[in-house]
Amino acid sequence: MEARCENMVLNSLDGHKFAVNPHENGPSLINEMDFFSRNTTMNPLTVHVKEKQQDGVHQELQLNLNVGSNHTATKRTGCNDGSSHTNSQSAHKLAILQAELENMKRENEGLRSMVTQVKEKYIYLQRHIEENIIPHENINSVKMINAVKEDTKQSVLVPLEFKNDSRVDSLDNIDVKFDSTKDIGDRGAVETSMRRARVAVRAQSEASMISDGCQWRKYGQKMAKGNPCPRAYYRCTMGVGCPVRKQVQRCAEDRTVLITTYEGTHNHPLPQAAMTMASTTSAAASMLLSGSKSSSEYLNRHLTAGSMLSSHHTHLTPTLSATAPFPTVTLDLTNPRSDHHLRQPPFHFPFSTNMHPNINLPNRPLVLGQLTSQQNNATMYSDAQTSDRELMNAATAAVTSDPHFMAALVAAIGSIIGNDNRNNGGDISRNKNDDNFKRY
DNA sequence: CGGGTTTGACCTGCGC
DNA sequence: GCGCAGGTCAAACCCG
Repeated sequence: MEARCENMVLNSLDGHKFAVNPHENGPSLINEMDFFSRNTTMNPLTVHVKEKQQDGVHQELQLNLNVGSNHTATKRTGCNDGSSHTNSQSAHKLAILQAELENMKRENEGLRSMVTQVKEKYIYLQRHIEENIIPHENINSVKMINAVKEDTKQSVLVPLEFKNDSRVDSLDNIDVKFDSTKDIGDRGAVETSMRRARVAVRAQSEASMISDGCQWRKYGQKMAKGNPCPRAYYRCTMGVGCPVRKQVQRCAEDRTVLITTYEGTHNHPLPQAAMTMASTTSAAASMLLSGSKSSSEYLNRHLTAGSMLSSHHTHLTPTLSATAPFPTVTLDLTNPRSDHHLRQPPFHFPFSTNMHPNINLPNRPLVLGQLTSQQNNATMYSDAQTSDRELMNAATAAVTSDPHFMAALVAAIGSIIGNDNRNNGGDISRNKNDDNFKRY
């Protein structure tokens, strides 16, 4: 007769019991092992062993084990007799249990070590974001504000999204700090430009509108020049007086591509499904807040991470359009991955020269890759040769370095899958597809 | 009947 | 100043 440790019921740290082998009729049964009991009235480790021997006599064995000091003690209760045979059996059983205990102890140590490492990495990342990412964005905001004050004739591109963002407070503080006179005209120009910052999403869809979790009301439709497809104007109706608007238009070159352009910030609580898209617009608009170097790095990071979406036969291509009358960030969900690695990234910067020292001609459309030096090109094209693991690392780095981008990815993927669902039928202008988003 | 859509008129900014 | 294009308004209409 031997103890069958696979019959053990293990109590995990969170209180779950794992019945490894539910055999009831074995020669012996170990009822329960609670290695992680937090009951302070008990010994650090208590093992109850119940035996049912051939003669039907029950035998209980309770092991009180001190894991930390390797001390073990046995206490026999209800023992039928004191024969040496039974003692040797118990000793053998005890040895087996001790071996199992040692294994679990080592496993536990390993798990603790992993938890400690994860904690350390979390603290490191959190510190890294606090010390590097957030201050960096604030510095870029300061540069933009100063650029506004130096040249009010140039358009200023501060998205409205940040008026309600936590960083707006710091923006306002920066304004006060650097210009106590608070030039009303400049502020008006800034606010006007903020209102005009837009985020466009290109996605292939047969439906008339992509689902984004918000309620929209159509208030106009126009024929735009150079596009036989009409442009529809929508206003958010989820909140009273919500300033958010969006335009929906099919691409002239490819009628299957739907271009949705968002403008403004919601002034009301959003459902989770709508939060993803709202975060997307915020994240994309934050690119406009970044300086030239950081923007290129930001966008390149997004490109690299976006290529991870190739499994969905698509990828993110953030684009800053110079042809649009207002600064517009475009998230392109339509281009195949192979194309991405072959072509120059279509980043255009309509920004004024004082914001981007590398740009010498104001209002001239420039490909971002041209102005971000060989460094970024090298980074971009070396990415094409990196392994999947490196891509994954890059994507992870991009996500962890900017919480907005994570939301952008979620929204983009949700948008893609939402389109698929919608193509199977459904009203896209309502919240009926919210559940589709919530799954992600 | 209330809410959403349609559509022509109107407003605004910009380039010439 | 004029014309053009983008954007918005609001009355009429539609629909559940």
